[in-house]
Amino acid sequence: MSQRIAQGEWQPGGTIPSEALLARSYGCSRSTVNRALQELARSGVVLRRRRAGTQVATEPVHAARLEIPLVRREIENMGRSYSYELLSLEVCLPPERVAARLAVPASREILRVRSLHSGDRRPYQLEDRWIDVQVAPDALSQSFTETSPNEWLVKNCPFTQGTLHFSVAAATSGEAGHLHVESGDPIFVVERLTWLNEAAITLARMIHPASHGVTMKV
Amino acid sequence: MSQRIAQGEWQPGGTIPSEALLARSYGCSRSTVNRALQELARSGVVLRRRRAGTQVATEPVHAARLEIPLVRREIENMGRSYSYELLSLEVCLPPERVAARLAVPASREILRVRSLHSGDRRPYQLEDRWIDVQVAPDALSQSFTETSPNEWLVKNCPFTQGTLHFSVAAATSGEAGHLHVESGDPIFVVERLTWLNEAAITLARMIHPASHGVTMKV
DNA sequence: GAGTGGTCTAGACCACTCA
DNA sequence: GAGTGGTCTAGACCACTCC
Repeated sequence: MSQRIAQGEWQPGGTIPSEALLARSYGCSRSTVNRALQELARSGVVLRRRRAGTQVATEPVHAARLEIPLVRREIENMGRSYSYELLSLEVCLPPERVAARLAVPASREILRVRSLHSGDRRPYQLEDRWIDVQVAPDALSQSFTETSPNEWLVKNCPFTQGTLHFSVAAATSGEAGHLHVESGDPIFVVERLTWLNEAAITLARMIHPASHGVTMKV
Repeated sequence: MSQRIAQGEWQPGGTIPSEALLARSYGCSRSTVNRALQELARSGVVLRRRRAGTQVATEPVHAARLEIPLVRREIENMGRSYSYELLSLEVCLPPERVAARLAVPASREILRVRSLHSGDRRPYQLEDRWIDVQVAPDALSQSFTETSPNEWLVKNCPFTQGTLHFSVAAATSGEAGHLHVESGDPIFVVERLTWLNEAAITLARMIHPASHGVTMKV
């Protein structure tokens, strides 16, 4: 309905009519106008403030959306057959960097799980994950030999917020071996941090060969 | 309100009560329940189908959100001073790969703009952009010496959909020179394709030094 | 104080889809 | 056919913020 608004009918920076006026001129109810304008506000086309009204954004901040399936599904959706291998599992003291990201004392023992996800037997993702067993105690009873930590956590640990960070690095020799690339080759790094309210559940560093990419819709 | 729903009150795969029942048990109106459940559905916690009801997702597909400001704002938000340099501007026939991505005949002339965005004089992003001037004819009258194509497009070309693709590559010698890295070093690649209805407006390849990353909220 | 958007209620009709 | 969610209307009250 209000797509025309953004395409020039009103000037960037200008204030558009109030919900009540729009409702009358479009011949619909205020709720409908409200929903439409809230959608535009969420997509960054428009800024809304009480009393000040609704303004067309001068610098629209667009937002992109990324769907995050299970690694297994990601691979299966590419038409490849999924396989999973547990590399190591231990309870140990985290290095400083990890303790800091999880916001736990460095003296707390954390579960560390390293594993490899492959498609058609070719390495797809190397996962190095830390799980705070004080927040997710059930993780201790898992062997992670058949089900990956990724899959177990998604299905068993609801979370309230999380962050995802993409970056680039050069493969270390250990990483290169697992991913079947050369040491020093560029790799795609995904770091995932997940929280349940105020407590961090898990921190994962997941790396891919350079052929990997991530596509989002805007 | 319905946050408890996802935290175990109902089993994954199970069907939860209908909107009407929930409204009565929570003592609120059906519209309110509807809005709450639609939010849960958008975030992947719940699946909804008419007649079939609302089910708790067994494999929640979470969605992450990324805000995309102007490159200039990105740099300024880091507390660095922004500078911009136009490297080249020409109208030419696109290579096959570009024509295919833009879905235009290879015989159509396209505007190509190469530019560099820096923060505190250190290279931040090298931008190689193709603009279809049949879709955005005003672009032809721009010199792009002061305002970057990124900024001009965001402020002047509304679009209906777009994609964003992140990947990794090794810097070519030309790229390495502009970004002040070594040839072969890993670089962070962002490819952006933007559409106005059925016509592609612009395709951009934007590369960053390896220190760069992208953070999203889940 | 007055006007804006945020959010709720109560009620309605429809589209879909399962039995 | 019946029950579900999708979406709309009309009206209300409130929080905020500018004047």
